[in-house]
Amino acid sequence: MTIDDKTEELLKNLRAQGYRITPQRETVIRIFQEAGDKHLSAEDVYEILQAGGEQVSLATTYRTLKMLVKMNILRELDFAETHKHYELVDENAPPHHHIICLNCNKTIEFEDELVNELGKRIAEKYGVEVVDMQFQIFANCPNEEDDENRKHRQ
Amino acid sequence: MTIDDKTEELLKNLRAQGYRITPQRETVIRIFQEAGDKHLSAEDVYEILQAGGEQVSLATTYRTLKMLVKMNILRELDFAETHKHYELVDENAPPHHHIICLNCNKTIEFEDELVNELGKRIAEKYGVEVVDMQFQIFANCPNEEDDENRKHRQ
DNA sequence: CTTAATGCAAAGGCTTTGCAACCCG
DNA sequence: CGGGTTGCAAAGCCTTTGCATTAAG
Repeated sequence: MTIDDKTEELLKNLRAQGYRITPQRETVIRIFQEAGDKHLSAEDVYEILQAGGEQVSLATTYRTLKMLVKMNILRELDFAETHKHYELVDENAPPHHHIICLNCNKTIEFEDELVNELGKRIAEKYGVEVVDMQFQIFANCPNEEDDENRKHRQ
Repeated sequence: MTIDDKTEELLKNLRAQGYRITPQRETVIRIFQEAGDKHLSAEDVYEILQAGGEQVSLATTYRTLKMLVKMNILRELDFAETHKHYELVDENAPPHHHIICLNCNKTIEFEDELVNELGKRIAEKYGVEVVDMQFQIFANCPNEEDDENRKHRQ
C-alpha cells in the first residue's frame, strides 16, 4: 500500500469516527507517514511543519497528537526524557522495543518475538489484557562519548 | 541487614563520595527504606515529609532525589504519566518490571529471569553495555472500571 | 447553518535554579 | 571557617486550555 493510500485510509477512519478532516490534521498524519519508523516529539513535528511553511500552531500540533493517540493511530513512547515521542501504530506489526543509549541519546529499535511471547505469557499469568508492551534497555553504546549529551550522568 | 544498618551504610557512602550528610537527606533516604518496594514520586515524598512534620522543602526534595539517582541509590521509573517515580536500587536484586493498568493506574511489579536473560542477550547482539532494563506491559486489569482515573482513554 | 477545530496567549503541572542564609565537617 | 546545602520564590520547560474566530460537513 502506498503512503497516499494509507493516509487516505486513516483520514476515512477519522471521518468515520466523527472527527473532521482539516488540512492541519492531514499534514500531521502525512508527516508521520513520511517519517517511516522514526519517533517524533511534538516539537519535532512542529519544526517540520514550520520548515515546510505549513500553517499549524503548536497548540493544534499537541491537540492533533493527543487525538491520534486516542484513536490508536499514533503510539506514545516514553524514554525517560522530559518529553514524549510519537510513532505510527502499525496494527499488523508486532510491538517493538528500544535500546536507549545513555551516552549519545540515540535509540535502537528492535523486534523480538520471544520478548512479545514472554510478555503475553506474563500478562496471562497476572490475568490482565495486554494493550501494548515496551521493553526498554538502557545502555551505553560503543560510540564516542558525546559531552554535549551526557545529561544522564553529568 | 536491618533498615537502620542499610541507612547507615548509604549515608557512609554519601560521605565517602564527598557529599554532606544533612538531616534532610537522612530523612529522605529513610522514607525510601521504609517504603519497601513502593515507588514514590517527588510529590509523594514531599507529602510524607510534611505528614511527619519534617522540615524539608520541595526544592530540596527534588535535589535530593536527583542526587540519589546520580549516586545509583535510587532508580528513576517512567510510567508514561506526567511525573517520574523513584525506588531504592538493590544491587543484588535483578531488574524488575511492571504491568501498568490503564484503567486504574495501578502497577504490578514482577521479576522474570527469562526477561532479564533475553535483555542481556539482545544487548550483546547489539554490542551495548546494559545499565538497566525495564519491561513495561500496558494492560487492562479485571478490576472495576474507575471513572475517576480513566485518563488514558477519557 | 451548526458545531467542531483552530490560533493565540494565558495558565498549569512538574521540575529546576539564583541567591542569600545556613550549617556540616 | 569554607564551601556544600537549604529555603524561598522566581523562572523554565513542556503541555493544556479559554475564548473568540474560522471553517468542515
